[in-house]
Amino acid sequence: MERTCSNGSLNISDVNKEVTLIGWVSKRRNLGSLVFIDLRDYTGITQVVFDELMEDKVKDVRNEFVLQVKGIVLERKDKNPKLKTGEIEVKANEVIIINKAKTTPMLIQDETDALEDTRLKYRYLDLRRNNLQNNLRLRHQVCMITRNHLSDEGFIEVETPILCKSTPEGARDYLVPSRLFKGNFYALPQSPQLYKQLLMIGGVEKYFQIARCFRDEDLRADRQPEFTQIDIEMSFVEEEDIWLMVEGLMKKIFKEIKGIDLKPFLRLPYDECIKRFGSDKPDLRFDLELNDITEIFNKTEFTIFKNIINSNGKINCIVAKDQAANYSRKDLDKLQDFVKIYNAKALSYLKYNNKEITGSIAKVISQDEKSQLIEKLKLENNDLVLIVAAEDNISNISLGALRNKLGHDLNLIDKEKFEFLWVTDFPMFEYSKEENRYVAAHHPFTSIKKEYEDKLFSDPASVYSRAYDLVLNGYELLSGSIRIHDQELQAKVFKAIGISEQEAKDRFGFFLEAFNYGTPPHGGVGIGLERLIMILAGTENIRDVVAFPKTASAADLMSEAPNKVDTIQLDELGIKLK
RNA sequence: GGUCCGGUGGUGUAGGGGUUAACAUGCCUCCCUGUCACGGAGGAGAUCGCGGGUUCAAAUCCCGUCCGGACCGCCA
Repeated sequence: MERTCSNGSLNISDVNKEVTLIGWVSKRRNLGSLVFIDLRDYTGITQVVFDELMEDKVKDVRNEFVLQVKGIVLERKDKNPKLKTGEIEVKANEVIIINKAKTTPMLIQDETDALEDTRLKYRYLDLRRNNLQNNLRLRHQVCMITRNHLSDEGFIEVETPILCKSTPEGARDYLVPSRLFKGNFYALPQSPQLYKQLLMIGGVEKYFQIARCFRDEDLRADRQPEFTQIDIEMSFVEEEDIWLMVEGLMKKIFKEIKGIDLKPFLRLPYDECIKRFGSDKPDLRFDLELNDITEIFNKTEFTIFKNIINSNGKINCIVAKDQAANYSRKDLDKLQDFVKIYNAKALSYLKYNNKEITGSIAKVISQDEKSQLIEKLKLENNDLVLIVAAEDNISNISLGALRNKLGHDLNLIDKEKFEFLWVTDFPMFEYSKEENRYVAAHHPFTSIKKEYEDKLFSDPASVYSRAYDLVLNGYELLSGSIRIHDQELQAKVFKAIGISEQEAKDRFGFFLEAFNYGTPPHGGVGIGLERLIMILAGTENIRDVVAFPKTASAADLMSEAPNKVDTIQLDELGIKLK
């Protein structure tokens, strides 16, 4: 179709040119025998004027009609500084109504009035809005930069299967029934983990893939049932090689998208993250670190604290500087309700004013304990101390969550900042109360730190792995590890998590067999593409960066998937519903 | 699996035992030659998610259910 320029491109230098525009009617302003139409495409908006000779031709035109307009670019008398093309307008002398549109169920403008369920049902209309358009284009840009950068670095993109073998260790699989093997199922990949390791055994050495992954687990604001990973794997590498490779990629992306030169990323071991921030994905855009004050209460008379210390619990606190007067009893009750979500039984607080400590536990702790607190926490006038005493790591985790809340509530977060952090030295195993056994904290193909090899069976909880996460602004941006490349160690790890030789063979036999033929040491990462785009786009909602997202219950409101299927279809698959 | 919030004209909200169900915006008709969130006049449009119950009376209270959202568990 004829179209000489886009709707966002014209400016004062185009005056007197004859142009042909195509676009959607964003807004129509009818002044009688003079009509203005804002014509929109993804590049922007151009105002088109229809005078008394033309007005009649657009009298039936409504919002979201598709028009083709031929006209002359004129300089405006009254310019509109809010519009990129606000210095000019196009005076129409020909118009074709290419298509009509019903009244849309939502306003198509930057700040739509519609709630998310309406937006999802009419996603194709929602996508016409600027911010979603921009997010899609941002996502495309990041993918292009990634592909070009990794290709330049010698990586090749390899597609791996979507129909896979189900290996239920970790997240629930989405299952696909097989027609030819009745009663058998494929699984959609939770990640291309096994295949990318097999590519290393296959001699690919440097692999990447912008890979769709599927997990049948409950959703969150930053989790969708299907999502995309920038999946990378390299042979003959150690942690340092992978970290530098990732930093190179991130530097490129942030330079090209944001014009920012990133500094080398910070690194912190997992244990230190939990201790200082109460989280394995701390947001480093603000301080507000946790303080371990367990020792101060070692000889306390306060029974609750004493009992917690006796059962190996911890007492931690956060100091909110100069905030004591801003938090009423009611506010503090709300904070207590908040930490209870994370299994803390209570939130104690102290306020420091005129060299005196008051607050919920002020009467039950000793003068000496108060003095020690003032000294250790370097308390100043009007400081608020928030304390959680609890067993296991509940004190750290609940205060970590509170730290994020306060960072947000007290406006401590600089939205322009991008704080990267490598979290290293993860525990290899964690104990699953449900399954009554140790499970791999990362995945069972993660290598362990050499010095802990003899503790695999005697003290699994103390074994650290060669896994690492990259955290950005409090989001887990990627996860990765150096993998096991030695079949003996692999066998030991399976044994440590209670997977028998037979079971391992049934589930991963093909994979373990491959390890017998000269496996290169290898490792890699999976970068959460959506989370990266969310952060770059400045949104906290993953649906904003996915073209056709699902709801929190994994439904597609537009297509109404999932849906019931025909008995004929089920019969073919040999499936009978209960 | 659990906790919390929400569901009222097309859209977004108000109303929380008796209302003519209110407001904004959108929509329709008419008027208008410099608007750009155009303006002006008029109009249509809602059995208040669904099913029970309490009551003389339910959008409003109770129970259940469905849907949307946030979070905990879960997410190797």
